[in-house]
Amino acid sequence: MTDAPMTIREMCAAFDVTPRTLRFYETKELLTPERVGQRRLYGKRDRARLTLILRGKRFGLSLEDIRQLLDLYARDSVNEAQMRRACELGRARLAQMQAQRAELDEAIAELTTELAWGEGQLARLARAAE
Amino acid sequence: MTDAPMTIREMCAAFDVTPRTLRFYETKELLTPERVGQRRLYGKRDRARLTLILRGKRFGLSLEDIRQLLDLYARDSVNEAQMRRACELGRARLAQMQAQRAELDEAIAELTTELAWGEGQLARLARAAE
DNA sequence: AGGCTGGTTGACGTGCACGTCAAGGAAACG
DNA sequence: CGTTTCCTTGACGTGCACGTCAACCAGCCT
Repeated sequence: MTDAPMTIREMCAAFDVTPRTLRFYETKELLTPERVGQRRLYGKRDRARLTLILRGKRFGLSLEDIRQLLDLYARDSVNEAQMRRACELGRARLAQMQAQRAELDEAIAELTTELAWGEGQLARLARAAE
Repeated sequence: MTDAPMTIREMCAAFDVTPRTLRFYETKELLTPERVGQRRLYGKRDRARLTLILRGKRFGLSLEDIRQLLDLYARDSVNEAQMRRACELGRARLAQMQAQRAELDEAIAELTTELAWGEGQLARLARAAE
């Protein structure tokens, strides 16, 4: 069952993070696992959120940035003002991501060029060594 | 002349960073401005490097990561082993960037979907309010 | 000479994202 | 029953990327 709740250890293994990290995210209200007695149980929702959190981090977003974005995905924004705000934030972030994508493309192109030059040099050195 | 050296203030204005940042990058050997007396003068090379540094940061790279990459762009790697190492690093980073690009595309698609849903909800609320 | 502006080197402080113990609870095992 | 194992909550420590402040030149202006 992919929707069976997971213990903290299973989460750590599945997502390659430490228990400390998961508890830390909880204090920052990024995750809200159920409790059985004192122990945490992470359900489908929290696993989806953690996926988004880790991806956000790879893009260089701060945890606070991510928290704001998660509100948009939460789709439980009760009142309209809150939802309007989440949408605005989402649009801004989307624009930013598209800009980042353009930059990333440029960086990839440049690095490819440099790499071709570098490997050309290596090839030249190899020939000269004979 | 676009290749005229710039003072630290001009650099700060041009790249929107603080003097502290530029001096900090220098201690980390990311920048190596000339000196006129005690004052720093940033030439074409350092400006190009700073552009790459700031872009790297937007991708979530650490300054140490960036320093390694800059070595590849430096193209003054004197010995072969060093250059071979730089190329390997570059290839690894390139693969990582391409993976990040794929992830970014996915994130953009998801966010677009969520946003459409959110704005649809807002529109529905607006109609219901009439 | 005095003062202002702008730059310089330390040294220490700060916010973020955790890491690393310490002390204790609860459940499971022999 | 005790012990082991896993989890819990603080509390303090750490590395990175700077911010902030102090004290000190070096020109330039008047």
